[in-house]
Amino acid sequence: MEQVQDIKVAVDAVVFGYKVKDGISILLIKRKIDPFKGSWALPGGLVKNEETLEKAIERELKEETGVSINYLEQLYSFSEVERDPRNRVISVAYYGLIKPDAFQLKASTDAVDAQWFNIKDLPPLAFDHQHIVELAIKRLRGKITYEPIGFELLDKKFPFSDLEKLYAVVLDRPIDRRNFKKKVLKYGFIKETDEKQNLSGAGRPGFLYQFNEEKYFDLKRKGINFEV
Amino acid sequence: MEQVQDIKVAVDAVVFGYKVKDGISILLIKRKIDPFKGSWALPGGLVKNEETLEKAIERELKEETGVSINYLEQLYSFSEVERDPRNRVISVAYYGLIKPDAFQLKASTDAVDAQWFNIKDLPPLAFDHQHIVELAIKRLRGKITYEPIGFELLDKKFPFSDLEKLYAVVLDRPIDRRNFKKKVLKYGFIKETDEKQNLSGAGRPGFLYQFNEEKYFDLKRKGINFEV
DNA sequence: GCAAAAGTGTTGTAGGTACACCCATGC
DNA sequence: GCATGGGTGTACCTACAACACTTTTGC
Repeated sequence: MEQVQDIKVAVDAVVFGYKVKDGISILLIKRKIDPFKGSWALPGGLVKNEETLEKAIERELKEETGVSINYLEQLYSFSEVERDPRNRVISVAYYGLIKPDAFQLKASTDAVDAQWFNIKDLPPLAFDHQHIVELAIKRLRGKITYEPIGFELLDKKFPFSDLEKLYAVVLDRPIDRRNFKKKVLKYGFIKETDEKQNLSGAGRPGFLYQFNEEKYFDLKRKGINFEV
Repeated sequence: MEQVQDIKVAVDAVVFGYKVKDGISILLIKRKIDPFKGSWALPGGLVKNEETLEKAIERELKEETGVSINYLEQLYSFSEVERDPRNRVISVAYYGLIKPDAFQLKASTDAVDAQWFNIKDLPPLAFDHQHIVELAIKRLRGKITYEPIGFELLDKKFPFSDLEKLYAVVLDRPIDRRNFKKKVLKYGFIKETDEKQNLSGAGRPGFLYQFNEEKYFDLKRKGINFEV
């Protein structure tokens, strides 16, 4: 006789944000109920009967943080029996990229506290969320070598150094400015505009660039070999 | 008021087998109950309350086909609301590689019919399994470019051409024997033995090779760039 | 001797890596 | 004039791609 299955399905989101000055951060919420009440955790929650995982993660993210994101990529499904101390819960994790200041976090106004944390300075996380975050970072680092990134993270027009700094901070190592530029321009997924950066502090102002969206998404599909 | 969640969790396995003569096949079972009674489908089933997804997929595979496999890799989680016509079922798909003749399929003796099908000649599949299989093949093709494969698919000792044919059939295009050999030997994950192939038909017998397991798994972890 | 499969080397080319000095601007 | 960040070119070298003839064996 088969026992009735009693497993719940949840989704969790690792949302990466990028600011040129601060580097990569992740969006976390402060739990207001047990278990792990008061701990920081990834936004997420139970999937409803009539929605896909993708719909669920977008809904939860919106509800808990105010962030709308139209493309989250599936990361992995986590199923350790004891990962939630109360019920059996399997969680499907997603990850995505946004510009942190494109959204006003609900943090300030709502009951749930939501906040960006630099990935080099994360608080202790609830459940196995630490593990999920580590995997997401690893995946992001991998992704960068076979797909262009940046479109979702940079301003519409940006100085070349912003892109360069993005790669450096994701890969967590310095990159050679000249070789990087050569390679990026050869792929042609960004193009120079005739505008100049308006200065913020010292230094020679550079030209602004923008993504060639068509080529960018084309290369995302086809894949590139990008070891900078 | 929250509705109670009523979603079931299943696992499905895409098991790839390789024979030098036949190429790549997938292990399928014939369903003996509705829905899709009589159709071919991926082996799999519902996860039990006290097991992880990994345990579940290994158990189901064993039960339904007689195949034991100690390493299956998670592929993707599928959650379309209507993917199972009766209940809401989310399925986590796994994939793995084995030598088809390492196991006697239960097909012949048991009620469930299990059989290998060449990936170029698959029958219509139940549920969204066609879709799952396509994704698995795509993943396998991708995997081959950043990891060595073959250890799980070839005999302990094998002529060099077996490995070459494996790559050719997975990539579905001819590869240059000389360049391929150069590259493989440079990575050093296989080594020549002093034994010679004992002949099966015509042709000059070649030396046998075997995997250098240490280097092989090391390269699997570290990643390689293998565009042959 | 002929069919089948294995073994092997060279050359050209493209791309990657390493590397340092000058320029425009704000203060 | 100095600090800050932007812009740019070359030389070496490695790695990949293309390519064909000879050898060993069975029949």
